[in-house]
Amino acid sequence: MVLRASSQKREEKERVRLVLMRAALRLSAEHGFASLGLREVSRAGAIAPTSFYRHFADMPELGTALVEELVRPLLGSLAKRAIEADESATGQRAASLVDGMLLAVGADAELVRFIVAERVGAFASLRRALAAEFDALATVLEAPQKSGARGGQQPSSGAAADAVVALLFDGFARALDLPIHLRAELRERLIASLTLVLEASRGAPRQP
Amino acid sequence: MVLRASSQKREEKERVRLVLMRAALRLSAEHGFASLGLREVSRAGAIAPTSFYRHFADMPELGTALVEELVRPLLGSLAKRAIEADESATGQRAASLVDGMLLAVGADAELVRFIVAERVGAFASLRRALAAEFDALATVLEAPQKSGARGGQQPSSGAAADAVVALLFDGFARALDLPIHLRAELRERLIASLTLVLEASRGAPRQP
DNA sequence: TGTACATCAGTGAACGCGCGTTCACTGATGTAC
DNA sequence: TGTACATCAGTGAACGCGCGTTCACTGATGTAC
Repeated sequence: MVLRASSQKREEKERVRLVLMRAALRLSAEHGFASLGLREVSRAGAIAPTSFYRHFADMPELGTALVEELVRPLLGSLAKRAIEADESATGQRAASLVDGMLLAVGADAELVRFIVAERVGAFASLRRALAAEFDALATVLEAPQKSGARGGQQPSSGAAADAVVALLFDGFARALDLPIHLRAELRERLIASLTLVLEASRGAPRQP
Repeated sequence: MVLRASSQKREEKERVRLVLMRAALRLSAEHGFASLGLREVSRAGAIAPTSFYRHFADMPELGTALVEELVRPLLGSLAKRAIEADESATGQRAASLVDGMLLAVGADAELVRFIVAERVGAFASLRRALAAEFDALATVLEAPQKSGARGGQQPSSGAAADAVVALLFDGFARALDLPIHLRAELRERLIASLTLVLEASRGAPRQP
């Protein structure tokens, strides 16, 4: 009890901060982050509007926190999945990525909706912050897959990595609007598309 | 002059209506359609807020008009391009699609930004209206390319058409945020990705 | 252990402002005869 | 051609409402001695 005495207060503050962030996610899934108000978020988080300022200077700052503290970990776990998947079986690797994506949609649809929407949304600062996170993901997919190998990159691997990321995000968007019983079909289609791209990029380098 | 006497009034109304739609496009490129207000649009269109009601019942109705009267023709011309392109040369077909896309970005960036953003945006009704338009585009890409031919569809062509549309829209989004002198590089990458997908879907059907 | 002081998350009142919407009115244009 | 009436896009005043932000205050918790 005497240990880390000051942490009680700090933990409570952290808890409220997270409540506000989750409230913002939920509400921006409903009508977009750009149209979200400080009073609305505070109300949903069950604090007075004036208390909002104890946690964030304004809504853009909350947006930044969402990207850094919630989006980054989710994309990180997706990247980890991609790296760990068996590189020799492209079909398996594609399935692993798609399943990771569908898992994220099931586990935290609000967060995924936020990512998908704000990636191309109206807040330029948010769009840029998210773009940086996606580029990090593409870079991981592009990198030599066995870190110990000589790692000569194929000429088309950049385009292929971009394509994989694009297809994954399109899949995110489609899955969100799809009733659960139709997701199996989406899964098959996505795996087929990803396999096409991954296999093609593994094949003999094409002459321009 | 005596001919079509009543059309003067009607044409003027149509002109103002279009001014409002363009104003809404421009403003939603700045901070999103969902956060757009009737007064703001009216101000940008240089009419009194109360005059807005002479043209649209509310903002959602204006959104619907944007989709039907501006988005639909643009996607239609893209689809036309895809159909007309030489089907036997996949690289050429991919280039044609990408160039059509970049042309649209250059000609009407505001409209493209609207499409890209609201496709995954917060207004559910707008999202659904746009999704219907995209599905129409995918259907065209999926259809047998020579209308006179026997037209047996390949098993993976559905997935390929979806992938092409996904890659095109990702390209839209990237091109919008790219300075013009970097678009050539994006063009090459996109063509490479699209060619991968198109060529793979033309190849021998793969066993599952 | 007890006491005096510092910190700081949360608060309610108050502010000026822009919003969507209603209403009755204006005046230019179109129509009937 | 002239006259009387209908239509209807555009308007300004007014409304109630929710917004972001400021301010001074409260009271629980943490810290120093």
